[in-house]
Amino acid sequence: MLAVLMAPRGLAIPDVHEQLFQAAERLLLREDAADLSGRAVTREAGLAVGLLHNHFGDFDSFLSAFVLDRLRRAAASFGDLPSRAGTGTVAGNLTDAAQSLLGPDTLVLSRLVASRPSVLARSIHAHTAAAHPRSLLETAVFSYLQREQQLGRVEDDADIEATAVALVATVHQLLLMPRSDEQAASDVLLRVTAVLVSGIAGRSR
Amino acid sequence: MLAVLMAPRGLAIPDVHEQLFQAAERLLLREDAADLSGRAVTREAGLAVGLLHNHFGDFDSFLSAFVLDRLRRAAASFGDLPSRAGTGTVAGNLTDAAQSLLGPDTLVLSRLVASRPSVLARSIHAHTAAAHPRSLLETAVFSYLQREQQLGRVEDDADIEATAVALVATVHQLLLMPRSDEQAASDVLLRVTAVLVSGIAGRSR
Amino acid sequence: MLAVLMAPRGLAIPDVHEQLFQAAERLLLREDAADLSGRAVTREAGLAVGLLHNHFGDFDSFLSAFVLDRLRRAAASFGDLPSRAGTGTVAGNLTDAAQSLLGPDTLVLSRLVASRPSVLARSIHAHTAAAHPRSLLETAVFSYLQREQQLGRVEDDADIEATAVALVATVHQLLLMPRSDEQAASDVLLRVTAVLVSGIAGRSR
Amino acid sequence: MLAVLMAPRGLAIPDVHEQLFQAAERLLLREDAADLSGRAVTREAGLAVGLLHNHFGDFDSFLSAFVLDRLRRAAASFGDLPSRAGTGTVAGNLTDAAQSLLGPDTLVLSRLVASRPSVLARSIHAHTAAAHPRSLLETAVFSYLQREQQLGRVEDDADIEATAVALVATVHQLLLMPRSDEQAASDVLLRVTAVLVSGIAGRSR
DNA sequence: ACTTTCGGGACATCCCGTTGCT
DNA sequence: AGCAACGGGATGTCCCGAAAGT
Repeated sequence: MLAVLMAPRGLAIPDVHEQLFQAAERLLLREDAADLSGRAVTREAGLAVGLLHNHFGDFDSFLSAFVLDRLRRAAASFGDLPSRAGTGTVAGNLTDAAQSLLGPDTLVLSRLVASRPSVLARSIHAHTAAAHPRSLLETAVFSYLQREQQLGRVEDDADIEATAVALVATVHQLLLMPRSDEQAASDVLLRVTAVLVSGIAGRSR
Repeated sequence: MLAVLMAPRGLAIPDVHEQLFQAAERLLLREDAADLSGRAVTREAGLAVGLLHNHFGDFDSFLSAFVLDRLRRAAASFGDLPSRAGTGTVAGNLTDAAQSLLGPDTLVLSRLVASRPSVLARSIHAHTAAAHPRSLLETAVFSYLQREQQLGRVEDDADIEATAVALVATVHQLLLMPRSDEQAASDVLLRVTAVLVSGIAGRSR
Repeated sequence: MLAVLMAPRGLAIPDVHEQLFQAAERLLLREDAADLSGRAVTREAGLAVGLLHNHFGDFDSFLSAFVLDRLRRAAASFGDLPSRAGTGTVAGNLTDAAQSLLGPDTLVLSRLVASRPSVLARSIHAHTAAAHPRSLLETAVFSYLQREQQLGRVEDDADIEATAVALVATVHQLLLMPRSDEQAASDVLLRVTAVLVSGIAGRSR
Repeated sequence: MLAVLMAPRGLAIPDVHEQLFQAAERLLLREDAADLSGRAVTREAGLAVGLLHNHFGDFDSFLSAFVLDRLRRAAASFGDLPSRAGTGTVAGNLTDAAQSLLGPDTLVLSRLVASRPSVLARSIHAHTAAAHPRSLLETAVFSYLQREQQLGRVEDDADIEATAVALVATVHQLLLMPRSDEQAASDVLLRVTAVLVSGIAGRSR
């Protein structure tokens, strides 16, 4: 075979990790999570098969790294929720935060975790202190609500932990099982937030 | 090969469908949804590989039939919720119903659907009456809350649809991403229900 | 399952052999000989799978029986060639006989024999004195030419055996590898016969 | 499994195509064409099953490539026939050329094409230059006879096209349906050539 | 460092011959 | 006698991890 016909070799590819991550993301959005394979990822990325193993060791490790990366991203855009305590309205802040999760990042995470719990449990446990990806989001909501409680905008005896759980769960579920009407997801989320807030909000609402 | 060592042939196996379904269920509870395969199912069931294809044509059809069957079962055990309107307490009825979903049937469905959305699409397409699995449960909760509204135990202006969505979503999410402490799932569900009810319940609570 | 919904059982099906033979014939004309299977035959015939084995024991025996049957048919329409010696013209008689072979029967036989020589060698050897299906046709041509030789319409020193071989071979080959122009097959056969006859015909031609 | 027991991996195997082709050739000579499978080929070649699909994509493409390769080879050894016009004797040249086809290459091609006509169709479609395998050989004979005609060693009104068809057909048929006595094939071919030549040869024979 | 290739294994599908039920 | 079902095996295809080459 003529060398001139072959793809260049030995050339450092910039951002291999991110290229592979994005390929995996596209696949998870387009096809079933069960069909996700290392082969499919490299093919989608237009890279050589060996690359994935060179960079991540094996496919499972790739998936862990992928989940951790996307989790970090989701947490970053969600992390400033606690700092918004006292500003705007409780319902508004929660809705904004929840809406920000209705993107592909979180959907991909949900599908992956549901499809391969064992792989991700192992790797997440190994690489980070965060016990579970969901708890990361719940914790942010919980922290926020705690501050609001201190500010008196949430009743003292409100079960803010349960509220956080319900809110995050609803977001995830809306992602996993999309409604026929896409627009509706946003509306439903807004209304669920309202119901939850009405159950915990202080008299000053 | 000695005939005496071989399993009898031509003998109709009773309840092949249910045997295969239960095997799939065990696998989905024990291992990753991504690892579910036709061979794994027949191996778990202790049956010949060809059996699955003899009865269902192909693996996708098997998964479809499996989803429909388990869906029907879940709906059956959930369908009497509306008839309980006016009895007990609103929170109690909702909690009971939600708890009844915390079983293997629903867990298996959630994992499978999250891992292979296309299977769900096929199931719905094949059996339109089933509509969407989520809406089936949500509808039951909604119907129940509607009756309670008519009875005055739920406020007239309460957003009962959003409440139903949040409740079902939380159940599903608790199943998909189990907490470290299993006992906690039940407690969390109870508390989430309480929060939701506190947001919608009439003054007579 | 309700008995009334099932196909009648225990009812003797008339001409099962011929039904299966015709199904096999259709398949061999339509698809590759390598794809011929007992399953495909019964499916094409619209009969139960077990039927083939009930009647023929196994698939190989079915193929033998099929070949023998079609061979008998081809021989019947070819067998009267010797009796036509002395009538018409030599070239005309040979051409007529050759043309009669340009039908599906012979094509099917050729494909089958080429595809599974061992199976047919075994079965033919077991069931008939005819050493080889081809020789059956060659013998007819040879017998005819012998009579014409006695009648003086074919030269005494002509190699009528080689002529028979060439004629039958050409027919078979035209069947196996059809020309783009179907009409041409007939013409080519006619011209080949002419060439062969010109090489052996007596001066009285 | 011990690494030392395993065959080296990642080591490029030289001439994989030819190794697989030869394995297929051996199988077609030894067993029924209907039993030819990708696994059988790699097993016979002593290579991994995946190799065939790595190099050819799928089994049909492999067969296609195989046919084209062997066809080219047969044509190469047959192509110099026209250049022999005017030398030796017409019968001798034709016989020599025909005999050269009585080898494994042509036999294998005949069996394969008779067993799987669709493969041939695909080969032709993929490499239009190859036209039809039969016509390739027939064309060589025809060209040769044309030259002999110009040299006066073949009668001007001889049907040299039909002669070419009959000659090639006989060779193919002798290969496909071998006579009990192998030695006889050569003799029969020689005699058939003689008959054909006697029908077309010029007076100077 | 990136690419290609290899080996072995797994999966979905299909096939054959047998066996029990009707 | 005919039908449906079963068991085991084979086939085409694909995948993963490893080990070369460039």
